Amino acid sequence: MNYTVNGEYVVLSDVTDFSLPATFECGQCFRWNADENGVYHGVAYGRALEIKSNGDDILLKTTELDFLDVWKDYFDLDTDYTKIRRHVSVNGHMEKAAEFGAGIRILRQEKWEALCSFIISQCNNIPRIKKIVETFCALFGAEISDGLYAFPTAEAIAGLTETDLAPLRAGYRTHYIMEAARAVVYGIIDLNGLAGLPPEAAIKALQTLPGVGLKVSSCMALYGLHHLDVFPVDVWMKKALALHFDCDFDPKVFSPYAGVAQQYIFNFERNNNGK
DNA sequence: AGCCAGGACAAGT
DNA sequence: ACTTGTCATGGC
Repeated sequence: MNYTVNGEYVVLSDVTDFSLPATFECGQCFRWNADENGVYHGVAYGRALEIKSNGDDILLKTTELDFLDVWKDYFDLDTDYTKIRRHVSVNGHMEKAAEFGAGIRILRQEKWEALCSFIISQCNNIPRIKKIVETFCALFGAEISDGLYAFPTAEAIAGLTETDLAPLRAGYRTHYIMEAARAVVYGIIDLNGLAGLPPEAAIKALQTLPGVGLKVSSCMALYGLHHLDVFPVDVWMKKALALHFDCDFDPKVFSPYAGVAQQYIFNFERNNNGK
């Protein structure tokens, strides 16, 4: 992966399989939005970014320092997703799903943000998840620049009450958010330490938190710990698996990229109604 | 209006 | 080991 610095932009000209809409709108993240010009705006690791495409180039409005420090890894630019697409295209349906999802890259999201976001996601729809997450940031995150907020730290949340979180309108998930924040701050769970564990052990540890079951912990492992072989199953995935796969299907056929395969399946099902 | 949403969990078979 | 009811809220 090569880059050049051009004025206020870092320019990627030889990166393959990087579509901004595919990556940002495939359901893995909740804080990136396109403006009327197709420029995506988002925040990660406490830094704001504008990113856009121009022909085959991707332009990031950032410094070289921040690019190397944050965004290069965030966008997983050292991973060859063209190769992964080929690897997971094990049958006709997967060929279609992977082709449709070409350009999706699995972001390396902040661990606490991934955990929190997918706690909020349970039994919820994506537009409302985005709304709750953004309100959460605006109310309790540090303001980076006017109108842009970092994801709230666990420390900032642990000292609050559930009444303080009421404006989120997150319902029964509010209690789970509070408990997760306290577990992090009190050292009951060590999110950074989880990164050194095998995926199954990390998932098991996460499930000791209230309101965190197999699905939420799997999403945290995939999007927050970048375990690309973890295969989260939600209602959309159940529908897709029932429609397009044998009943004895085993996601291990995609190993070590079952999580990426999952993203293609999920994305395809949501956008094509399974056709 | 009513069904459903990137679930988890306890209680009942 | 499976099925069911419940939880809070709003998008479509």
